Amino acid sequence: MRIGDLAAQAGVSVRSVRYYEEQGLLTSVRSPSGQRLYGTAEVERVRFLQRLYTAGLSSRTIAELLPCVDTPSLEHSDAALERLSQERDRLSSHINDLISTRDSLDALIELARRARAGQSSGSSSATHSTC
Amino acid sequence: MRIGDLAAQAGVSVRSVRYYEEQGLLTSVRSPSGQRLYGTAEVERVRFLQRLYTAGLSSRTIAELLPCVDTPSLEHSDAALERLSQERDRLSSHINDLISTRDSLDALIELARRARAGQSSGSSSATHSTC
DNA sequence: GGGTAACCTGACACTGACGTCAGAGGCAAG
DNA sequence: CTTGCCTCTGACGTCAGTGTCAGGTTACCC
Repeated sequence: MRIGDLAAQAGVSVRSVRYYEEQGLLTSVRSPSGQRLYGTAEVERVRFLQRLYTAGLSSRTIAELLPCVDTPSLEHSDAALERLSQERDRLSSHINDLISTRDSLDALIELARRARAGQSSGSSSATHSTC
Repeated sequence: MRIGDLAAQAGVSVRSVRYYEEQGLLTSVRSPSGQRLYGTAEVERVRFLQRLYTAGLSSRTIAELLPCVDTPSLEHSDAALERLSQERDRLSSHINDLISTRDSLDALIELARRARAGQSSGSSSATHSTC
């Protein structure tokens, strides 16, 4: 499987795949002519990388975690576990932040709904709003 | 209250406060000499802005929402509500993404724990790990 | 063999929320 | 009046993940 196929199946750009490899997050076998070749497992790998990115992890952090994920041996496991847990907790508290922000938005929406319901001076169709 | 106090109380940098004003997210009264002056209410405002930023909203998006938040009048409310709800939903689905990513991390952690428990060849203290 | 689509490396551009520095002015205290 | 800290504007730097372009090679189909 070549880079274009991998990118398409994982739903990312070719550029991104090269970048992941550049950052040491993804490995490829090279064809005699130098083209990158991947197995089907790499599709999941790339999807997983994407999820870590959207979770706010940086390339460097991911790079630190991945060797431990790939080979969960005794060599790695102790510090790896700590690192993983640490990132998990960071993510968890971030999730809580977002939830409370969502609550704020909900409150605002509710407020706006009431403002519209209560003080209805004109008709119910508010036109040409710039918001 | 001058900009330094506001920044300190809201827990952001002076630079950020100026940036928020530049983006139209915050207004200030100017002293005769041109210095920015704020009321105590602005502290909460800045904190709220921070929350929206960490929720992944851009300055532009926030700028579009704020006028509606500030004056929840009939003029704004219709499109404002839609915009707010839209961002709320985006945030909500993002939260779900993060939660599922957290689940993945949990699974990895569990996996690593089992790997350590099962195949314990050496002693239980894994030293000098580079992870 | 020729055309076209995909691939390679390398490098620069961009976006967004700031950091940071320069040069100038404001303001309370000694 | 001076010292020291805060503030002003304006501009450039940063970081990270990608887009994009240039110039060249490779793979596949007719």
